[in-house]
This record gives sequence, structure tokens and C-alpha cells, in this order.
Amino acid sequence: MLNADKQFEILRSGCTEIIEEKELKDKLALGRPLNIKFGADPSAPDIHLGHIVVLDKLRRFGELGHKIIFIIGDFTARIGDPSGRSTTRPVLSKEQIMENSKTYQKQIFRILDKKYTQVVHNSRWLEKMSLEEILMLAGTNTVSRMLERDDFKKRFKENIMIRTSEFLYPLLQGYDSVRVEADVEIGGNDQIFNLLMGRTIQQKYEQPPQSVMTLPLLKGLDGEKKMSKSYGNYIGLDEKPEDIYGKVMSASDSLMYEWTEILSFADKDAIKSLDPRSAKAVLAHNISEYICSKDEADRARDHFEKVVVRKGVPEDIKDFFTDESEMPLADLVFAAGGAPSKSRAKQLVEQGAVSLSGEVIKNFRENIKIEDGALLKAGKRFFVKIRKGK
RNA sequence: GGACAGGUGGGAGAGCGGUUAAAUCCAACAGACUGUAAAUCUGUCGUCCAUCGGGCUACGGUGGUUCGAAUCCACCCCUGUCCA
Repeated sequence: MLNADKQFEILRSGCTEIIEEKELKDKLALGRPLNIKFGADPSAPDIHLGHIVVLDKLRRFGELGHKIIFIIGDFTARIGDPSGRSTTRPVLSKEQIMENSKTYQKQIFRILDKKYTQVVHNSRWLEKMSLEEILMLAGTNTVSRMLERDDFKKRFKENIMIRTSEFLYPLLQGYDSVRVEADVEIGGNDQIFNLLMGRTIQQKYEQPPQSVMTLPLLKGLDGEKKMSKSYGNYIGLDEKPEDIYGKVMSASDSLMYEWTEILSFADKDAIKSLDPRSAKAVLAHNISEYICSKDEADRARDHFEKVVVRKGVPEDIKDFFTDESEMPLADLVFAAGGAPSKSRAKQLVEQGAVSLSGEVIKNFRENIKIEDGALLKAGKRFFVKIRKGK
């Protein structure tokens, strides 16, 4: 193992806060693998770029020889994390949570290595807690302490309901720390309260308090709210490299520079010295490569340059088979999957968004003769090749 | 337990018996402009059929009053405020 100072140096970069620095150094100096806890709430099915900030840090810990304890909060997801929320979270069904937790595991191992990671579900211990134990846990804190939290305070003031169960969320998350004997817990900047709760509770259970490390939150594509599945402003780990690349390219310039600061793998020097357009291409490549692979990132870039910049046609276009000899344009667009309904298809045509083999047609009633190999384009990104037959 | 207020489209939020598929804003989508930037401008934005146009579904739920209801009534469910 590297010496404590060196490790600390590596680990500190990019953090918004470490509580306490000295304490963490001492722990690192123990020379044993530390238990690094990270909890993920499987309330959304996908891991996205925002999670990568934290996962990347976990990877560092793992590479330095520490043990990553990845907690899937399957039980706590049934409550819903109130952090940063101005409204009550929808409560998920067991089935949904199970489903999400599966994709989580699949996705995180694209970044973390299995050899230093242990995945646990917190239902394993939380499900079995007796009322007596719960009361004891609840007794470690006070209502006024809970209401100090900004999100709760706000909701309380604005008369937006706060379920009693939501008060339990931070307590249970803290209790997780006790169960896994966490030495360090990592989380996003909005998790501070929950993370600190772990310290308090561990001490009540006569454990040394975990050190807390927070990382900056990544803003979403809208440039306003934090990246989150529920805001629909995210770049998902499971997306196609072409989409990832394209999404980065359409982000605003200021957002690009912000991301560059936060993402450890971004080529900061290049991005700062180049013109915005080229800089963004570098970042888009960095991100695609980190999530996918170099080859895929290269492919995504070529695709982008060809299809988007030069308004060309992508290479791998799907075929749409039909045995009709002719059909109205709007129906064709709908049938081929270019629109979710016929009304939409009609609208797209009227808006001049539909072209057949390069020719824009605005009459949605026009009967189109089905010709084998004709290229149908609907909107910015939808292409299909028309094929005769079934 | 009592008194009062409220539940509207993806979100926020008008409407309070007909001309309301439901103002406005945000998001989304398309077009123009561009660096597929951002910003801006224009248009679209339940769905189905059709040529202007016409169905069907929609305002917490279920019934009811009415020629006609998101709008009135009853009961139920949910949320908030105040009192106990």
C-alpha cells in the first residue's frame, strides 16, 4: 500500500468536502484496507454520468487497496430519499426496485472492479429489524435536528407533506454504516446530512465515526438542475456511444467547462486551450471513451461529423419491411416507427421534418409508392430504409 | 374527533354550467439560424378517421341533477391549515 500522505493526495482531488481531513489521514495510516461505503438508491433504472463522479472516486479507493462496500438501498428505496426534494417522492414497488437493482449491478461493474467491490442489499438487515431496535435507532435523534435540514425545512414551511417514514431515511442510512462498519462514506454534495448522520449513529452504537467525503454534483443537460433520471436531463451509462457523444455536443458551452472541472478523466489542458467547438469535441470523446471504449468513442465521433455536421446519412440504418405497394406518408412514418402516433406523424410531415430519399414532402396525405431501398427520414435523428416484403 | 381550504394535461397553474381538448408558463418536438452549441424566432404539442371537418377519451373516484358538468349535488379517497 502507498503511504498515507500519497494516498490522501490522490483521494482528495475533486472533493468538495472531507470530514475530517486529519481523521481520514489517520485511518489511511493504519495500513489496512478501509471499508469504503457507498449507497445507491435504486429508484431509477439507470446509472448516469452524474454517478460517475462518485464511482470514479470509489475506483481510486479500490485501486489503492481498499474495500468498496456498495450498498444497494433496496429497502430504503421503498421510503424514498428526501434529499434535495421539494416534493414527496413516489414510493416504488418491490418489483421495480428489484429490477433496478439488477441493472445497477450490471452497470457499476463497467467502472468498478469486482475484485475489490462487495455488493450488499440493505434489506438484508433492515427488513428484520424489530420495533424495539427501530425505536432505539429513532431515539438517537430529534425532530428539531431533522427539521434543520434545508429540504425538510422548506417543505415544512411550504406545507408540502413530509411522511414520518421520510424522517427514518437518514436514520436507516446511518444504521447501514453501523452494519458494514464503514470507515469512510462517499456521496454527492447533497448527501451531507445523511452522511453525517452515519457518524452520529455509529458513535451511538459505539463505533468510531466514519469519515465523510463529498463530491460535487454534476449539472444536467438543461444546465440548471442536477443530473438526474427523474429530470430527464442525464446521459445514461447504457446509451449508445453516438447518443452520448451527441448529447455532450449539444450541451451549452458553460456546462461543458463545468463538467470538465468535475470529471477527472476530462482532458483539461486541451479543452481550455481550444476553441469551444473543438473543446467540446474533446470532452465528448473523453466521456464516450470513459463510458464505452476508445473504439466506440472514435466511431461516435465519425458518426457525428458525418451525419450531423455534414448532414449525411448514418451507416447502420435499420430496415423497415412492408408488403404494401403504397401508403399515405403519415401512415408510413408511423408504421416505420418515426412517430408515436399518427397525429404526430402528420405533424412532423407538415413541419417539413420528413423526407424520402432526400426529398422533403409536406403533404401527409400523399400516397407514397413503396420502393425498395428508399430512405425515410423523420425528424433529426430518425432514419429507416424502406424494404419491400415482410 | 371538529371547522375550513384544496385535488385540473409531463410539471407549475387558470377556469368554476354551454363558444373549454381546457388560458398562461416550463418542459418536449419540428423548422429557421448556428458550432446538431447556447440564446433567439416561428410552429406543433390527447388520440382516431377525414377535404374544410368530425368522432372518441380527459379535469381525484363513484353515482346523481341538467338538453348540456372540469364547473352544481351526494358519498368516498387523498392533501393542507386551524382547533381539540
